[in-house]
Amino acid sequence: MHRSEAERTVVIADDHAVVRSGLRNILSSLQGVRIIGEAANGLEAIAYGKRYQPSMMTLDAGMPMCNGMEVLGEVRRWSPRTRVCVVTGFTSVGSLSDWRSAGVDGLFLKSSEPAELREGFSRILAGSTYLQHDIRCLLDDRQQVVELTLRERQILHQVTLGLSNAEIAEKLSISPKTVDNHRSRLMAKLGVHSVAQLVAYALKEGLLEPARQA
Amino acid sequence: MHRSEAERTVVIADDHAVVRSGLRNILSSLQGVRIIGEAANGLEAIAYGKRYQPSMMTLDAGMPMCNGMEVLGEVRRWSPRTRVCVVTGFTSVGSLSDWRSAGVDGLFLKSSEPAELREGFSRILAGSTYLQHDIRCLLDDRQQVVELTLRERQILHQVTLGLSNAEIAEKLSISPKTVDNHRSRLMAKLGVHSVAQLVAYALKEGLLEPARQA
DNA sequence: TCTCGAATAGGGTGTGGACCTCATGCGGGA
DNA sequence: TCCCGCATGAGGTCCACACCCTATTCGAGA
Repeated sequence: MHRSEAERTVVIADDHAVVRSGLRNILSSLQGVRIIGEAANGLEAIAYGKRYQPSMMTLDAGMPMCNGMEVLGEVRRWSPRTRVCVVTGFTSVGSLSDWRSAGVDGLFLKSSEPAELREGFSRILAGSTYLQHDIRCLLDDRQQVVELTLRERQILHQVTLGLSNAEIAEKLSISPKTVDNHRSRLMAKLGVHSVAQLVAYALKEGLLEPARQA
Repeated sequence: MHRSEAERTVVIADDHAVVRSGLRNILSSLQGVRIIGEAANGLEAIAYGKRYQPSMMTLDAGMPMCNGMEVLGEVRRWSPRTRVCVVTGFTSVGSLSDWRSAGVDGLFLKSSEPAELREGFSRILAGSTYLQHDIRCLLDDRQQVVELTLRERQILHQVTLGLSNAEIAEKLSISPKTVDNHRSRLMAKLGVHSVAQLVAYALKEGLLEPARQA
């Protein structure tokens, strides 16, 4: 559990083996980095974090079993000194700012050049944080980042699952009329005028799990 | 343009640099393979195919500028001897069977183990085709692969864009009533009962572009 | 030739939901 | 203290659409 100044331990978590291979490639070119594990899903990632307390963990946003945000929470709880950096394919402003406010130490797009990833990873290992250039740009010119309340997010999620107002009402133990009201405010905020647009928006903004069923 | 028996040229096309790095890793471990280019979007991929006529091209399904399916068509046209294999993150039965019927030489999930990718790549380079194990399973137990007609696909796409029946009718120059009918048959086929479910289904099945806006 | 499915179009009915206003209770900040 | 925003709830209106029919045209295949 003790680690020397020279050696930094890293766990790579991503459900795509190809991506893990790429990250391994990039990370192993850094001085003093030793990759001690690869996790293919959220639960494995949590287990590795708990057991090995690595210096750093790279985290994919959309993993099966347990999504990235939950993994972040668990790792923070069980291994608070582990630097967590997220490597995501999603470019939606919503999810990116969610990650930032969740307090990750690094945030990268999968489209980042290896050089930038190397640069970022070594800074994070050195103790500072890193926000990838493209992401900084995206977050900067976030026109009107719509702020949704907790309830509105819940309602939105249920709507994208295809539930009717009545069903959502029952699920959340509130009146169907209240669901209707939240929904109206939601659509007004997002500037959409139909369920279809609402669902399309939610899915594009990554408020739902990415497409997978295997 | 002439290539020896021993040397096989490969172009890697993927918008994620990390994935390219991983694929480069895996491919370069194969005997006699030389990677002659990396494309970060569809147009670059087409250009590489045209110019270098590589032995093989690995293709990402969802690239910006020009999607994988279009790239496949162009590569087939300009470089018919190039073996094309698709490496996709999407696990939806619909898109996978689309790829297969489009006649790609290889089909892999990004979650494939490096060993299986190596195996598949070398078979493809040797002249045969390869369908990754997980994909074969997915396609095998495709319960009732819903067959949609061309018109139904068009309608579905417009619906996911948030257009109303009237708007779709105008766009396709048909009667709103016809749109309604197609839509009803569509929902019956897919076993859904609301716009929300319809849109969710379409997006999950990858009938729309993946989430990106950068 | 006859049949079948796809695409087109219309009739009709009932309901879900988009959008409006109004009201209450609660917690936080000025 | 007052006010504002959030969550809750309810009234009502109106249109889109989900779902039920029938019918015609056309091309493919038995």
